[in-house]
Amino acid sequence: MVATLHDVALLAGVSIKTVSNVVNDYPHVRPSTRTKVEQAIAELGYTPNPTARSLRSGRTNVIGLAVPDLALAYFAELTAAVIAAAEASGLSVVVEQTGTGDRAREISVLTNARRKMTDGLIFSPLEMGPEDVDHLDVGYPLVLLGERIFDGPTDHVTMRNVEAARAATEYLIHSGRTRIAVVGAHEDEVIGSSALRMQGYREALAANGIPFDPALIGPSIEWHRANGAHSMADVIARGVPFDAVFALNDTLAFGAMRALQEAGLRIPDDVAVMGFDGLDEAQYSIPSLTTVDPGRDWIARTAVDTLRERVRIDNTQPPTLKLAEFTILERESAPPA
Amino acid sequence: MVATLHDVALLAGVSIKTVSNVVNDYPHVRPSTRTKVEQAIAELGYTPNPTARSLRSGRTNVIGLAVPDLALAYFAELTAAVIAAAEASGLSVVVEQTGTGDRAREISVLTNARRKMTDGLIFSPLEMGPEDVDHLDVGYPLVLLGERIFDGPTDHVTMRNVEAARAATEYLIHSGRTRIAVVGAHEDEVIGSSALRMQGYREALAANGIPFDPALIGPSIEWHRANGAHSMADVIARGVPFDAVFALNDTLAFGAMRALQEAGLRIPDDVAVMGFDGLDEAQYSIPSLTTVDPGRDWIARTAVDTLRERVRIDNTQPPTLKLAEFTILERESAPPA
DNA sequence: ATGAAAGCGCTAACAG
DNA sequence: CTGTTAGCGCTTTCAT
Repeated sequence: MVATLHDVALLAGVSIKTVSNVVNDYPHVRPSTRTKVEQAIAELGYTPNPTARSLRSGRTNVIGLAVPDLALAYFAELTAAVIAAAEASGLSVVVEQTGTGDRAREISVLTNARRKMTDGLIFSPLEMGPEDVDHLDVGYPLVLLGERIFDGPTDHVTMRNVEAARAATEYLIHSGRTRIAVVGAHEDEVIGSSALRMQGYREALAANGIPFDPALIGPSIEWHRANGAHSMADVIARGVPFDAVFALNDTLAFGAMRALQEAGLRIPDDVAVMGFDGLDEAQYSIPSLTTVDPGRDWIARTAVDTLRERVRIDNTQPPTLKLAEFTILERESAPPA
Repeated sequence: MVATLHDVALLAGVSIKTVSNVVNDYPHVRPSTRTKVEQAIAELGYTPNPTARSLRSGRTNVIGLAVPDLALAYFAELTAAVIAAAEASGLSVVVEQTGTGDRAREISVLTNARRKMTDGLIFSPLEMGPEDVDHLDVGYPLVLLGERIFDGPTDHVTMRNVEAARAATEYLIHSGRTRIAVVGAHEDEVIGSSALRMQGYREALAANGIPFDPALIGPSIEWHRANGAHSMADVIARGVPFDAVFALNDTLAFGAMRALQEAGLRIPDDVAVMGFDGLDEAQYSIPSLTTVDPGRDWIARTAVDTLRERVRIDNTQPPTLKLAEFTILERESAPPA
């Protein structure tokens, strides 16, 4: 019922190989032949069967993307960007969710049945750590995202967390703020986003001769909006003066702004607020949120391109680490100096 | 290098057909044979090649999901739910984004190349309308979501917009509010979420003898957070008294709460706020948002199950319309009576 | 209950 | 520049 290469070849009066050559833009085809074939293709409404193509070629043109949960805004937007980048390369994306707080599930995504139907995987874990590095030694192209594991056996695309957090903090300092609270800190954690962003914060303070004050640090393991509010409220309750807040992500910042407002503090007059992630929604909050775009779109594009290279060329090059450039999006919650 | 059915058959000393029978849980296999084969499978670490399976069987066990944009919270959470439901059925999901405000792109997703590699499509358009109903007459299993097109040629799974909006409004009325503003209205629109939810709102007023007051209606085409704030600010600026707000979705409600707060109005003491969508984030706002869960998870599960039926059984039954039950999630922004 | 053989639609070698 | 052939790994008749 649906046309095949064979049908086209018959109608065009050529061999099936010639049709294949036309379809795949093989250069050495006589123009007249090409036209003839293209007419037959149009007449029959032929489109290649991707399954047959995959079986024969060993490639599916489908990639996997594994993220914790699409209900987390950052991962939703990252996924949106990966899908857009993949589509631009003619790839389809099968999205998988590993859940939050489930290390075993993250590890299992590396070897589940879907790996046999994708050419490669872009993987953003939130629970695995350096001790799991061996699990990344899989037999297919894998691009790692995030800041849980460095120096693994695979390509790694991520953001400049320390530098970006330092720049964000210095942005606040340069706009005249000296007492900068933090919201969302993971105490005693040494790997992951929180630890790296805290390091950038401390570097900025040190470089500008501002003492680090533990009373300004609001902890929170989870990074929902309510956590931002509570973490901020904690700092406020301590009664220490502060004139700015660095929220370790935008969702926390939304909550922190709510808590500040509740406490009668004006943004940015009394307290400037800086977020991190560059979420779309950050431009629509009131006041709009000054935040760090860590280069999400670049990360998505680069992850897709890196994966494509590994799929196309053979997968024997040494692993690479690619770091996105960041941008501070200057908005109302923290005006520039 | 990677084991095939053939390898397993050789090792187990049976034919390839028998191995296939074991792998596919075909019932009539002698227990001793089954054991032998299973051992061989384990020894070789055999897993079926999904591409070959698809080529032969004509099914891929992959479904498509087309939504406007994952950066819109409702669609991110819907996608999360669809992926979870599909996984529970052993299906993979290829996610596609049609963008916002691009009717042609929505139409094109129905016929693009990906349709040849999926068993069916779950499709949630935002721009297509009743005039596009013929485009839905595709040759593969298609499940329509949303409220742009009714009475089309395909299965349709959606929410009870009118009833849910009416119940939400009556919830406010029963808690003692009589001057209920609306945020996010699409003026003069007759199809789509806004029109249906407005209808529910008007029905609730009428049923309770409350006159409809146009001065309470805040219009907004887009439904970002800032729109909710502006739409709310419009109503406030008119100087008409009101004691509740029905935001036509949760994102608008977040913005509306911000505008209320800015105007010095307390939630819920001065003004109760009701949202719509049941977003995860609605439980983390401050105050937490009372909202209508329109049955998002049920919609996702039902869409997947409906699609599976169409794929499994032949696709000749008349189209069905399936409507989710809704729930009002009682939180701080609008306490119950 | 199991085996033999055909072939899904395509691409890759190799001829010519 | 184009045709022939083989076969990717599996499921599906059809036999037995």
